[in-house]
Amino acid sequence: MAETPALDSVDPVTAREFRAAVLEHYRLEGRSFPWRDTHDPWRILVSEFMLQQTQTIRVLPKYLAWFERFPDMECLVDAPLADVYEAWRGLGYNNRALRLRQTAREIVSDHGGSVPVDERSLMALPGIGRYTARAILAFAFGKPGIVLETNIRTAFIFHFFPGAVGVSDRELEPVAAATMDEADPRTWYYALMDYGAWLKKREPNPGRQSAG
DNA sequence: CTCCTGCATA
DNA sequence: TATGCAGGAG
Repeated sequence: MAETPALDSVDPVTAREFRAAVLEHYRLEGRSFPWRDTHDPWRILVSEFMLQQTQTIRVLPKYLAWFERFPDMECLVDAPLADVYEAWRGLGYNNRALRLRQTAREIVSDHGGSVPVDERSLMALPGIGRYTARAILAFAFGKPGIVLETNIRTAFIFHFFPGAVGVSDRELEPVAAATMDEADPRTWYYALMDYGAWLKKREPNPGRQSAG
């Protein structure tokens, strides 16, 4: 890291005010989910696999049923593929269920059964890219990092690039860095996601741009 | 960069 | 019925 001198595209006062507003919104209207009530890295990992492709409302019952059937990582490692697909049914993208089992297997075989705590190792696992790796680090381990996801992009664009279309992640990253709550990235990103989701409900399509 | 998925929505 | 989605992979 540290090749681009991240100049402040957001001054500290603006960043602080933005943080305060988002956290206040979270306090008033923040959502509650079972995967937010745990720090268990495996549970958070499973939730992120599901949330990659499916909205929270539909993930919720599947997530709960999943852990009824596969209470821990080892249960999934040993599970027949047919059982895995059956538990996944309704979420779509069956290949990702396969990748989730493969990730469980690799965590057991290569990491002693513990979800790795570094981005590179996480990204080496099948089905885990930059977003999911950093989300796991933030939500399970409280490690700060730049996490860009659709709702978070919406929140940043709405406030810092109002009306703009096609804002790139390269442009959003300095904003993410300047506004992040290093002391509590977990709460911060929950709040930011909820705020973005809330904005989308009110004003559809404030703009999106995929990763590069 | 493009392609992929399985569902939701237009 | 066609297109959009949202993240990972190639």
